[in-house]
Amino acid sequence: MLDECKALANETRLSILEWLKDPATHFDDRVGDEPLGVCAGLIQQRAGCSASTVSAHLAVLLRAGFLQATRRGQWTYYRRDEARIRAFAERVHHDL
Amino acid sequence: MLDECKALANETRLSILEWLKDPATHFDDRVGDEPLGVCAGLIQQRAGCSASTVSAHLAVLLRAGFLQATRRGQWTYYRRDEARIRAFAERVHHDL
DNA sequence: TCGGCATTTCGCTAATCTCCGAAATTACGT
DNA sequence: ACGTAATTTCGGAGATTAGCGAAATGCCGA
Repeated sequence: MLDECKALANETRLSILEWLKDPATHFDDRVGDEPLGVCAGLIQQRAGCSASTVSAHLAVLLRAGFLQATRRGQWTYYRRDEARIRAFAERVHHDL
Repeated sequence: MLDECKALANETRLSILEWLKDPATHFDDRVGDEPLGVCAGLIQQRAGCSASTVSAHLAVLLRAGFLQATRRGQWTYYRRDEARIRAFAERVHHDL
């Protein structure tokens, strides 16, 4: 619970989770039908901060369990882990 | 959403919210039937940190909307704002 | 009115977080 | 094998947060 809340306690990270709910509308290129998710570079571009900063944010969300990542060649694709996000929401509802 | 998550991103504050779910079992004295809540002093005692630190934590939870406070004489009683906590849980469920 | 108690506010230090650029890593194409 | 591109890791600067004790505030009883 603590780690999850810490992961959500940042504007940029909240935005990333939001964008990944519907990649088609939030990322210029047509990546909406990409089941693997969105690659780090596009997220960085959208977030408007450095690659290293975005990488750190993605790592936090990953460790908290909100994201899944797939390395495909030189790209790493990120997508929401809907099951674990829902599980967290349930936990907030029952434990908080 | 951001402010709420920031408020929850701290061990002590999460504990305080937990304790206030059932004051009778978490605070020695018989304050379980006190509708006004638990006074700051008891919370400080339970948290094991200084009065000023606990006061700051309570202020954060109050500003985030998770607590309500009532000043009664020289004591300030704190209790959970269940409606707003539930509303936050709903928002997590729908927006996250 | 005065002294004492509960709480908050004020300064300050230590720890944590955020962000960056440089360097390292990994993969691709030639 | 070499050069380039995507991403991560490293090291450090600046901002935010957590914690404390001292001082201030508000309230009560003598």
